[in-house]
Amino acid sequence: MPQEPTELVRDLTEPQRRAVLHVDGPLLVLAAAGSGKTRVITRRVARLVALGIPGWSILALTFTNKAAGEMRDRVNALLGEGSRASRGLTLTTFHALGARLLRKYAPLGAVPGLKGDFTIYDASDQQALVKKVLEGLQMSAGNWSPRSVLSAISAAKNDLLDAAAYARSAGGYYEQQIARVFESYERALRAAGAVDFDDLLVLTARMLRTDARVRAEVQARWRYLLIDEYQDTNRAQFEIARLIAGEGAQSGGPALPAELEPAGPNICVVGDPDQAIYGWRGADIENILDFEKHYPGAEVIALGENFRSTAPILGAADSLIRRNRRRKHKDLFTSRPGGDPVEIVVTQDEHHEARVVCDWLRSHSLAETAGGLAWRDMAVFYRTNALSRVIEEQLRSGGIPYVIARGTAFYEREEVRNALAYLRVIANQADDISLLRIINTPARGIGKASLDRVIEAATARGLPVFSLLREPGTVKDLSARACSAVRAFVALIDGLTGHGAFMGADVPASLAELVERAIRDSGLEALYRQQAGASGAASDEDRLANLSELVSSAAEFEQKYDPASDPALDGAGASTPPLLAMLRAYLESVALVADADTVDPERGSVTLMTLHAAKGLEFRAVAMIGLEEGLLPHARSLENEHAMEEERRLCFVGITRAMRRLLITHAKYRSARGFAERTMPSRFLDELPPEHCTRRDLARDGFIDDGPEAAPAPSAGRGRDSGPPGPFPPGSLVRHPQFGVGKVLAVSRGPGARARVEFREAGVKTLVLEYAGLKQVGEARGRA
DNA sequence: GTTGCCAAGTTTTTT
DNA sequence: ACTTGGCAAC
Repeated sequence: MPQEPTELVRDLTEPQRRAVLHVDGPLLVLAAAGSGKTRVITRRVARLVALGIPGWSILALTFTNKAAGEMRDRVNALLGEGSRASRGLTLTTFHALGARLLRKYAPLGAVPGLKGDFTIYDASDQQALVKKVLEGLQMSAGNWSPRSVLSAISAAKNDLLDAAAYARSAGGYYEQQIARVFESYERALRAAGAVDFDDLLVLTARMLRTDARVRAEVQARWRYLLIDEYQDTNRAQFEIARLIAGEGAQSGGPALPAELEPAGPNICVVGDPDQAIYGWRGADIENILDFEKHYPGAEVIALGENFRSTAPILGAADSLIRRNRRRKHKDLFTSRPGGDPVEIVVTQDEHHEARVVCDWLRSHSLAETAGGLAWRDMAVFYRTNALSRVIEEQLRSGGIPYVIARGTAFYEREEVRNALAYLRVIANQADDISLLRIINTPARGIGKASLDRVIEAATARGLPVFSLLREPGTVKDLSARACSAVRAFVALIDGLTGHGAFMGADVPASLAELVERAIRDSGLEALYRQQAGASGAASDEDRLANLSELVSSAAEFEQKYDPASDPALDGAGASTPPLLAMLRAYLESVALVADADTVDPERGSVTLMTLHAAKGLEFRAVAMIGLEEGLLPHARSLENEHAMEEERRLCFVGITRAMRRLLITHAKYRSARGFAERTMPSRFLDELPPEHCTRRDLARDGFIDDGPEAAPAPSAGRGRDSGPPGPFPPGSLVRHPQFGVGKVLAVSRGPGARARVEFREAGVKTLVLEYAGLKQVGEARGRA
């Protein structure tokens, strides 16, 4: 039997309890950081189920797959082992929900021009497609950077404008040109049987709006809707939520007694305006601020008490976020006294910063101190992914286990992308972008010239490239050699699919086998094996290892895959061969991984991630690096007050992830694009309360602050464990007896230390400090 | 057709 | 620094 509802609220605060006990009608939970939000939503879902509401009528939308999985685990734990009641709960992300609804309803014609077997294009696929489109329109990729074109298209989509609507609203020449690309891009996507990430939301919203039958079906099924991180929803997501929530249990009949009057849609949203950090991708904070306007009669519950962080950490967070002007003030409070101050440390450069962070992590580890922390309790946050590298190197050399939360990193590797491209062609032969990626990888005699002829023929006839490959004889001027190479390629694909039947003695029977065969039969394996053998380079060994890891991931997916819950196999899709359906589901799951999905607390490692990926997580000890003007706040936000406030919220999110200890660092010099530059401390550092922070300056380049004549400052003591630093910090000017004046690019440390110096006349040289006879000249201004 | 080298541009954050 | 695209040599 399900647990008594009273069990579910016993240990909660009053507002938490109210939120958990709410059943019907709209509910807004304003959950401050660390206020037990996850607890509240999982309890509420468990309670709905305990009340007898069937699991299949509950839809919960989270920001990442991982959050969805955790929620499922916690709900199951609350309802007791083996509870059947939670079965059928739909716990997923907006994007995965969109994919699922489109797979189910597109085959029924609910989305014009889209079939159910679509491929999901990621950013680099989109880029490749836009380049192709620009070429087709004779617009040079030089003047029209695919990047900016795509961001304009994405912004339009997030605003629910389709190509035609965008074209109508396009004002100037630039926008009109973008509109042309937009239209052509959409056509190319559909022709390739593909959707981009934005489409997963936009097409879903449009389908729900225009197709009354789909809308009715969805509304009839999901009677209870819950949305987490609502402050980060965009227009399309708002629309999807609104359309699924419907009007509530409207009777449509004669007036009912007040107590039976429908309470409105059963939509519960949870979020915190102070943690809105996705404005740049169209998220609209107004969605949460205006919730009561959109859903009249909504109950509003504020969770303010913080159960996560110590008072100094919370004090720092509060003092920072108060600086935002566009904000409804709310008090953050904790009843837990004590706690160590927030440590703010200035380091010499990013390498020094990395050492300080590693030392700090180690000093808190279980091995070092009684009552210390496990590695998995610690995390390092940074504003941009590029900052992770130096930290990684230091952690690796220091023997500290770590994982990087970058969900797509594995799937972005060249060899993995190639293997996936084969699978995508198998799953959808209209997918030109994937086809062009692998048709001559490894080289099989279909070179650029031949390919251009095939593409030309395909374009002329308005057909996918693959269909031309099936009759190479009809392609004008295609050499006999190329023809036979093309036939061999088609035979390769047909061999893997059993000519589309996915059946037969010579055809793979399982997904893992299909992936393995694709890698082997295509020659990818041989390609990397040959390279690995020839050069002996470790990276090519890695590539082979990554390919076999891909096979394992397919095998793992296969274990968990349940055809009964595959929306693509409903109704119109029922005749799809099971292996093909599984392959498509696998490719979809690969396309929709989030960075945070890779966070695995079981692995016993320090977690490295961007501040964005950190949202929703907590760690006992957190180090935040790179608190510098131009980094956090990011350079792209300096001019714009809204963007600046979002940066501040991002910093706030980082601080509030920390439960017990927080280290914030700023490097005095940091190299970007190969040049070390002097930095400025982040303005956010000035906004932290002195009474809750300790500040230490471990940088030691006194001669720069004090002029070229002054001696270097004395040793900084702590944090330098690998010998004396190079005496010339990156960025400084030096004189070499032979090469003259140059700018120091990088310095290595320890015995035999070298410096890379860019000389005005002689170019870049690497010099051993001991012998080079370099003399300090002064601080560089700009480039040498 | 294939391979390897050089030049240029390049970066925020993510589903 | 690091990738990507173009071009020349094989």
